[in-house]
Amino acid sequence: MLDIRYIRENPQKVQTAAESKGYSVDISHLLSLDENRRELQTKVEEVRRERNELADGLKQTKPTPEQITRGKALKTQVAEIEDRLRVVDEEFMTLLKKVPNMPLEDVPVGASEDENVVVKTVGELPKFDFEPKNHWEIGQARGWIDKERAAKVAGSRFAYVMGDLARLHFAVLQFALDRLTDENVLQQIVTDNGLTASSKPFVPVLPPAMIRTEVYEATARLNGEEQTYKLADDELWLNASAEHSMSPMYQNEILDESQLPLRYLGYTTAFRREAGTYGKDMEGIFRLHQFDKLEMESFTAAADSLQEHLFMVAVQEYLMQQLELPYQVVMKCTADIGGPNARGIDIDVWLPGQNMYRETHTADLITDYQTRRLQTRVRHGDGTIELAHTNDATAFSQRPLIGIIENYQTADARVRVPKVLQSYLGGKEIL
RNA sequence: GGAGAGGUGACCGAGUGGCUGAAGGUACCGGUCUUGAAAACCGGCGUGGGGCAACUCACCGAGGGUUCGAAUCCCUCCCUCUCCGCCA
Repeated sequence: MLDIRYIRENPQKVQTAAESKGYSVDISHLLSLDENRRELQTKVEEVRRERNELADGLKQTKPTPEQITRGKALKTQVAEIEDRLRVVDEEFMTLLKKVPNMPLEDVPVGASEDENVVVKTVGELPKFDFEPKNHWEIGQARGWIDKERAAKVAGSRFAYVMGDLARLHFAVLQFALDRLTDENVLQQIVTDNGLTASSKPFVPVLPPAMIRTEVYEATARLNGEEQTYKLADDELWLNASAEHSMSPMYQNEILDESQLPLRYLGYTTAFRREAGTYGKDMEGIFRLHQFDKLEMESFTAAADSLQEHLFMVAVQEYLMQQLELPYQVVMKCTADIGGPNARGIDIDVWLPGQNMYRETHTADLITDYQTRRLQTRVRHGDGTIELAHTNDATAFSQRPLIGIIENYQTADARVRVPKVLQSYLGGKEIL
């Protein structure tokens, strides 16, 4: 959530920013609740103070009946004001949580994803002397993707990913794991992109794939049962990304500046209801209820978070370049970055079978929007404490497999293996 | 799942219903001493909210309750540990 003090000082700015993101929040109402809440808080504190003073005076002596009566009256009064405060505070918090993060200055203002801006196109589009196929046509022909049987077992939007495609999946993950834990590689990425970010390697993590309600809510990533799977008998949700179980790792903790940045490379299965996408991307493995993803998550000091964000995008580009996949870098507009984001970048791979670029990666700069509720803070060398900043970004999901299948396909529905992956597939050059 | 023991500040750890936001120790910071360091000694050292400030309020796993007054008593939940069971 946003800092109420910031909202107090910049009400119009916040109102405008929220609207540019497509959120309707009433900032002036929020501020009047805030005022109301502070008034009640001052009041309740005054009465509590009286109560405390009375109690303090009674430490050694037995209370007189008058003092007990007075104490009882104060107690009732405290409870009464507290009740009023609770009501106001609840409404206040509900509204405050709805206020989205402020987008950075360079985020294009737009009303829908159509106004996202392509900032960069990299790689030669492949040329074929035959009509290129979709990944699902190849997948089906090769026995790599079986959605009929998956539907029988689990319903629509599930798949059996099998054979060489399953192997390729692990090859891609292993490749990313190797590179992102190698400080030399990261240093090279930092240098090549003129960044000042740290070259500290990522720590690989297998995080929990389930998250408690309270914690999930605090990450500002829980979109309700509409979008997220909830376990019926427990206060637990299936995570929709490893980010969701990694960002709350340091809830209620104060990190020492010297530990930063904390960089994690988490792997979990992600579960998504994909509500509101009926009929969209029904073929193949592009949009499933369940997929596996390797995700970057980092905690930095506030001053370093933008560099960290740019670094993560650079890492994503590096990975795509290593796989020799043509891609574009998209700067998402205000309407598309999402509530918690200050800035969001997508990387889209070229898919010759669909004749278009499709999203494979996202990089999110969250600033202190998550950590304010999570209370993840940083203690600086001089003793000052501030909220930590979080960044998250895709390393590899299953979607890059689609890019490999479609870009590396041959006329007989075989798939050449990107050079950097061959050693992970027993030296095979073609599948 | 069954039985038991616990959750106190960065860490260890004391805490009889009021004198405890919390003893004592460690760590850390500053100082004295020392050629330097160690040791010793002195001082300082939680977080968050409100207020221009003085100051004040809250927080001893979380949430309720009892009481004039709760870290301390009661209830619910969460978590950790030990033993048993089950399991990859």
